[in-house]
Amino acid sequence: MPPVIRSNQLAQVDGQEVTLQGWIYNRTHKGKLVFLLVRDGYGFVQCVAFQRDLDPELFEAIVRVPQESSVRISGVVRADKRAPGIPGGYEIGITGLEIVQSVEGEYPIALKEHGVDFLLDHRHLWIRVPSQWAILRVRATVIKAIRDWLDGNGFTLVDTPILTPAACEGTTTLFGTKYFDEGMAYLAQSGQLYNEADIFAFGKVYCFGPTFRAEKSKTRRHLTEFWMVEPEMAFCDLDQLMEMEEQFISHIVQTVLRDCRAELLSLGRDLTVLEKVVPPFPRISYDDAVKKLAEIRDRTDDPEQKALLTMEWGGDFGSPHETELTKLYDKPVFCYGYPSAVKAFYMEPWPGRPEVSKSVDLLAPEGYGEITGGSERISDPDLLLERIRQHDLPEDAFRWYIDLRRYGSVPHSGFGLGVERTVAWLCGIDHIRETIPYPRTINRVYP
RNA sequence: UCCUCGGUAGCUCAAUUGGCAGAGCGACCGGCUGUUAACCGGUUGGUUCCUGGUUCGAGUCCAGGCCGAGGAGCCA
Repeated sequence: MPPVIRSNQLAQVDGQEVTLQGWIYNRTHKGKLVFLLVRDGYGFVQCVAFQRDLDPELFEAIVRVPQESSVRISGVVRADKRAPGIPGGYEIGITGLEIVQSVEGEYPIALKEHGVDFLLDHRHLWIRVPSQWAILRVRATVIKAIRDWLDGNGFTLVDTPILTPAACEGTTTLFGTKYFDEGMAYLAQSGQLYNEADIFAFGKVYCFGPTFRAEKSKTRRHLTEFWMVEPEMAFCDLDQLMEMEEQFISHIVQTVLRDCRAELLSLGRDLTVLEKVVPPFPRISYDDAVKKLAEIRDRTDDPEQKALLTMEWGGDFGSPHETELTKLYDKPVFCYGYPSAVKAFYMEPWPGRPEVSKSVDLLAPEGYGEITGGSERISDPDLLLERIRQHDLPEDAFRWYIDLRRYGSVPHSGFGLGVERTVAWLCGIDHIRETIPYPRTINRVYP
């Protein structure tokens, strides 16, 4: 058997006889000529067989091999501009075919449009198709870029618990589970409070794992289980946080452009908009954003849009507001200085303006909305205690958290980045359920 | 929780005023030497989401329910 190669390395073995191990994605029979489109996990390759070049039994086997059958194909690699595939441009002239398993019966996913519910019921098979394969390859690259950048810039990975004693922020609805004789435990919605403890031991830390929200959100931007990376830094104020974030995000985007070019192109993504994502990012204060939104609203004729954009200083932005704001820029934009009332209890107040918090969200362009949310944290123990009381949070549960401000308190900041929203933006797809291998939504836990 | 839309063949969808339930794709058979979800001919394919009602007659109208999608709120 000729040496086994990966389909994304075909250019390096042009002219050589190789073996490709994979699955039949599509077959086009033209009579005396057959095209097989083969997946091998690394890409999609066209393999071609001419009847006159092969013995009749082999040719007949190639003609008959059903979709999704597992195969070992040997043949000679050649460049051909007509060859489809990911990345494409090379094809294999078949000299041999070994069928590992021949599929019997109908394969559920046809090469045509399907409904969302049907596809999600068959998610275990859906991930084989080019679009889903490409998206999940981008996801893996995003995660690797995140870890590489943080590991290379002085951050220590410190894992935070998934089973937690209570609501971290006391806001969203959590999934609960009975925890032996200790009452209820809750699936983590954030590792942030633990991160804040960890920076006093390690300086700069991050946690990276699944988080859970039991909110009954039914939109293209929500999952009940999603992945979030949360960096946290000691001796870091809000401005330094934004500087770090733009370096970090730019690294992720440029890494994906470099390592997942074929995947992005196969998804039809416009790469020029991603190439622009380099520091610095534009920054707009909440105050100015509210003014801009009022101007946009005044210019709008659509009464429905007018109603959606209505807001006064003090409210939080909804999805329509974020979309309009991001349309003003061709890069991600920082929006900072939200009213304290709409943000979590632990955020540092703006100097001289206690009604404003040192908070910052990063909004992705093209209407993708909030991909990070962060802030400078309160460093004064008395102020923190005051806020905990104002928010009616159980003081006892936060005793350890207040301790952090009593023993060597420093200005510190951090944020959370939603992996799925980032992948959706980079891939240019409109629903985040496609950016996670097995999405969990309010009415789906299968497969 | 609220608003809007939807549920018909394995899949994607049609079905006029309430009047014989259809097409494409898939599968199967045949044809084709450059296909890109190939194309062409043939064969196969039905609990019209459920329950009740109106009617000579219901996929279609009415009531209730179930399931799904999009959006709002909340958030990443």
